[in-house]
Amino acid sequence: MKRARKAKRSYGSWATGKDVAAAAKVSLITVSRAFSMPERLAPETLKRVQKVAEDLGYIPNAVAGELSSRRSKVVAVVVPTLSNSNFARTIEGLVARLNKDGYELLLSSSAFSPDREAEIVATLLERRPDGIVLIGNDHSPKLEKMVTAIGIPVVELWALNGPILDMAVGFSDFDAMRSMTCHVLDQGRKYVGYVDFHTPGIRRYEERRNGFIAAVQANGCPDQLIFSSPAQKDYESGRLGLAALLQSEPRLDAIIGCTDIHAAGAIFECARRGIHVPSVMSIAGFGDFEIAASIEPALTTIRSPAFEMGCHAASMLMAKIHGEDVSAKPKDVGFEIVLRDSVAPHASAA
Amino acid sequence: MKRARKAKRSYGSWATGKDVAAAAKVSLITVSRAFSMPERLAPETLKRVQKVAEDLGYIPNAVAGELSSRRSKVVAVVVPTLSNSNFARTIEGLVARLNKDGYELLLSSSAFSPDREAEIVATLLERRPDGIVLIGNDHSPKLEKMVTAIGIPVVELWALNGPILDMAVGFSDFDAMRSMTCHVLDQGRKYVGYVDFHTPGIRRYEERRNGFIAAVQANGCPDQLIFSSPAQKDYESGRLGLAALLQSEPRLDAIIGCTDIHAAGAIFECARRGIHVPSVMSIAGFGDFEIAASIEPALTTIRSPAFEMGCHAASMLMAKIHGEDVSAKPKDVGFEIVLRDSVAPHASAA
DNA sequence: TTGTACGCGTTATCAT
DNA sequence: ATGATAACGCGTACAA
Repeated sequence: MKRARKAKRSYGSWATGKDVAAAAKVSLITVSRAFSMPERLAPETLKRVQKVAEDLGYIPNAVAGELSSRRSKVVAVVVPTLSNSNFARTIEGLVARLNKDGYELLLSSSAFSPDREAEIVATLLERRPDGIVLIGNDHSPKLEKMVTAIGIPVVELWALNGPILDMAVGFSDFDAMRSMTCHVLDQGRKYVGYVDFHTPGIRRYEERRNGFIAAVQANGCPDQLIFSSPAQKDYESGRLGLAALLQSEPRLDAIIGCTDIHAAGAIFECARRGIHVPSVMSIAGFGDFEIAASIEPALTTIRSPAFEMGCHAASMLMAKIHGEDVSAKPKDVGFEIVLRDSVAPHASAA
Repeated sequence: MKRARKAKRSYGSWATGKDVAAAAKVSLITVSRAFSMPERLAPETLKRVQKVAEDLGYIPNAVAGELSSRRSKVVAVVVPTLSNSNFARTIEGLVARLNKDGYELLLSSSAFSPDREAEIVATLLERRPDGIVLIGNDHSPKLEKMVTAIGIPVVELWALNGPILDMAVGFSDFDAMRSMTCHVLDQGRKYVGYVDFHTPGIRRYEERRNGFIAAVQANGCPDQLIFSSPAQKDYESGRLGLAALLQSEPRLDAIIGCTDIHAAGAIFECARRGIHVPSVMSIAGFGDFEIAASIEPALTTIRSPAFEMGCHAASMLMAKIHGEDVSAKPKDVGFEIVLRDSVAPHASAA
């Protein structure tokens, strides 16, 4: 006995494939094929179905399709934050590449909390994404257990060293920051300060800091000039960092920010105090954000291919999803130092 | 006759509710209830089911749930961009409020193209979201036809004037920019330039510009000092804008940016040229981005409750989705002028 | 408090 | 080139 449902609930008014099939006088499966493999229909039939679908405002129900096909064509992405970062660029790269294969993005941000990240992933997994993209490799054990148990493809971005869950794309934060620090030291700077990220325990920021420390130590320079702000505000951290470091070391002659935003904050504080950049105080950043090229003086910084990282991640996911063998070795996309105007020799040495 | 499927396709290895039911020796529906209405199960049963689910790594399949219940608990959001904007804050507000009701976000960006926006919405609709959030009210007819035909709840943000599809939350860009311009004029500025957005035809930027024009005209000041950059780079537009406006009007004594980023670019260019801000050149922004408080000099700007707009939007959606009557009148969240250091009287008048 | 039967809208499989 | 039928995994309605 068939029991009729009371009524449709708030689901808007959607035409179904069945409606289209009836109106076009074809079977349901033909409607399905008109959208998924149009080339396999007779041109006549295809045209008729398309017209009817158009007239009825038919929009295929991907939810039903997913359930049936067990492929969601969705990739879940969790980033620490979207503001003041290059993750937005990376996501654009992901989207660009993913859209080519008809995939979409389910996006969330974790506010740098591994626990929150795990929660989010758990929730996103309910939507049965075909793959997952994470930033970095600082994850909670719960998350690692989940994704490995399920065996879903995972790409970790901005992560090269440390344990990899599945696939990874990144570059060496350590090498990059060491190179930058060496460049600053090469300009004759001796008392180099470092403005660190506000959230401890994130591997890529620790690597940057260690790269800085390695470089100053190798050059016999002080390695204690590190400022770490508790604030969430990165520009403000840069300002506070300059102030604090200058107080603890009046001979301070350079500042390196763990991001361009921190460096920009330091430049602002120098402007306020009338400290000339770069001759008196040299300042370097990390990331080559848009502000780096425009700020006065233009910021010497590290550029990494953020957009390309997203593309690579997408390609690796696509490959793995389609059953290809993907190298387990993390992909190193490298970095480059962008020389601009904020780092220079001392005025007297110029 | 039952035909067995060949094998499960690439879907990872997921436990189903059936698996849990069997292992816990209850019926399938009991497993379902353990997750959706745990309070209606006997504590004993609940605990047993939960333990089994945990052991099996069971993650409910929301896709199946959506299909069955016809409620996706997903809200689709399309923004013009995520970089250099306050939309990120608005989205955080949305997420915060939405998560309270167990809703999630499906996010895409349109790069300020109404056609692209319509395409994106069409694709997102395939996932049967319960509601839609859009930025502004510059939409393609195709989009408008789609959403009204379906009758899905829609909220337009950062939009108060102009035609509303369904619901709206915003403030008056015209009033805000007129107020800001008046404030600048009140400081004795006569030759006020305006750096406009690079993408024409967006109502809220047109309103801002019109607010500027209305104010300068009412004060008998020149209304032609408007620079519009073709570039996508907002900082750079600010720099170029200052240069161009200064060339066409050497007496230029103030610049207003259509966003804080444009204003910051103008400040950078002043720094490069040795033009003092604010005494020689006063500069005002719009948006109260994080940089506004940190840049030197700190930027006088317009603050609008970006985060709260997201919350409001979410609340309105929730209400409408749950069948409540929602006022058709757009919600005005207002704005305020944030007085900082980048706008001041002329040095001689000080 | 728990269970049974059915259907959500689509695609996979097999058949013509 | 097109069709018939059976899943996909869950929630709803109703029953016990």
